[in-house]
Amino acid sequence: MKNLKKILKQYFNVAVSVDNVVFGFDADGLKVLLIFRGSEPFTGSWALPGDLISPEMDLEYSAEKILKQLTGLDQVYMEQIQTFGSVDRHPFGRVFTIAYFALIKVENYHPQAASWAKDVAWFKVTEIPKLPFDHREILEYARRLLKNRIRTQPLVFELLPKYFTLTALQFIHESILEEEFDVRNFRKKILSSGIIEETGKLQKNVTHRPAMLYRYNASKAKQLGFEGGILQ
Amino acid sequence: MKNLKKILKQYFNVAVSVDNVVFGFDADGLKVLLIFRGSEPFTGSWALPGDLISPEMDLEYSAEKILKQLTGLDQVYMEQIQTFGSVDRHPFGRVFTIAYFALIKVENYHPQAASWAKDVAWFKVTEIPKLPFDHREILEYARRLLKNRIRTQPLVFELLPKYFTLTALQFIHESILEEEFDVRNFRKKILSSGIIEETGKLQKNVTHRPAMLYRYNASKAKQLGFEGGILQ
DNA sequence: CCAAAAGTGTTTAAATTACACCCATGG
DNA sequence: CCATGGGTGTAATTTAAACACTTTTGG
Repeated sequence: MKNLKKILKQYFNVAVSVDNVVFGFDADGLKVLLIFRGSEPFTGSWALPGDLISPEMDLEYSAEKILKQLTGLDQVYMEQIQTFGSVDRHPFGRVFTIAYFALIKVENYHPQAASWAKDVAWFKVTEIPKLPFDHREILEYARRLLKNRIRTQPLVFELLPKYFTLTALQFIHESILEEEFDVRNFRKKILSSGIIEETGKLQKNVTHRPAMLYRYNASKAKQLGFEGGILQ
Repeated sequence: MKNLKKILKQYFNVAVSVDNVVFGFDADGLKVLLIFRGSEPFTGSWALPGDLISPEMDLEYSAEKILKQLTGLDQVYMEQIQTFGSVDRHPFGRVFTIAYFALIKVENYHPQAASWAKDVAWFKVTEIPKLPFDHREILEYARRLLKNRIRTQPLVFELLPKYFTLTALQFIHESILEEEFDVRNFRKKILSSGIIEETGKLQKNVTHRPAMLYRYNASKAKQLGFEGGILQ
């Protein structure tokens, strides 16, 4: 048994981190949240909000806690996406990183840099600065995943405010899928799916005809088996 | 810098393992490959073929190597699926495990127990023995994933022999999706998709009308954008 | 000639696509 | 009254679903 422990020691000397790809959405389109690193390595560069996991903490909990510590974001939709494990991806040693994606309603949350994050900002997915580690690869992986999922899961409602217009719903689909849809057909499809409902409320303070506001009906979506999706 | 290293030390004392969910398919339906453990912990139980990763090895490479070492299987279709990281999932310490699924053509490969695996066998997915660690959870996750993917990616051809009948192709879909299809409609859909082609060959030594053998046309599938799937 | 599985077409219903104009509001 | 985006319907095409009998082989 002593012998066994000795053998095992050679394995118990790596670290594991979490990196979060936080997506948000506003009038400009799809955004990703980055932090400005105030800690080694790569101090002074923008990066995905991520950190090493303390060995005594559960994985899911770590992912949430790390995000909260660096950006203040709490209670957001998160999902594990993939683990990246190249030998040389971290200069301090062998670090496997488990990537998560998170979707947030930009209007409801106001990220604030904390801990060793010196700044935090939204970047358009088309205007991402140079990123350290393999964060670029992780980000692109997350984008592809989001694109694939969006057709078959009602994820967009995590990105939109509680009340939203059909135009916004269409725009978010078009932004993520990089594809345009016919207005009438899009509306027909969404409305006939039954997963969103009218609220009777109207947009205010707009310089044009105000749009009707809709709301996601989660219970109906579930009842209809909507992990199966919106489009397609 | 000394100080930094000291702080980091507390993180670099966990281990990472790989667990492989190897699916195969034969006349009985969908199978999973398990090994009989001849090593601590859980010596003497059937488990997913998996092992700790050596810190100096890349992740993808480790996954392949571990599978080969325990079962002899080489050059199989593998894909990372999810990482499991509960604090207490391994009795020897904090071990994150990265689950992979693999799909193999049962007829072409003959797994053989090696290293500390004392035996290896196929189990029907409906008749799985008690598994150690969180292997049951991992296996169920993999099954769900396979079920979701099979509709939108041409994965079944990794499970079928090179030449196969349309009946076999339909049966594998039905087994994985736990749903039945109309023979005529199924054939129409598959054939009109263009991703499989006739070979002119016929089944031999069967006690009924021999079926035409077909072959997957990978290049055509790719050209048609078939990461997008077979059914639906 | 029997058993066992292979193979094949048509009709109906549902879903998807293409397409152009009027409406309501603020400035 | 103008600019801006909101909102609406129909016809044509494509795709999916339902459904039953004949064929070929080995034993």
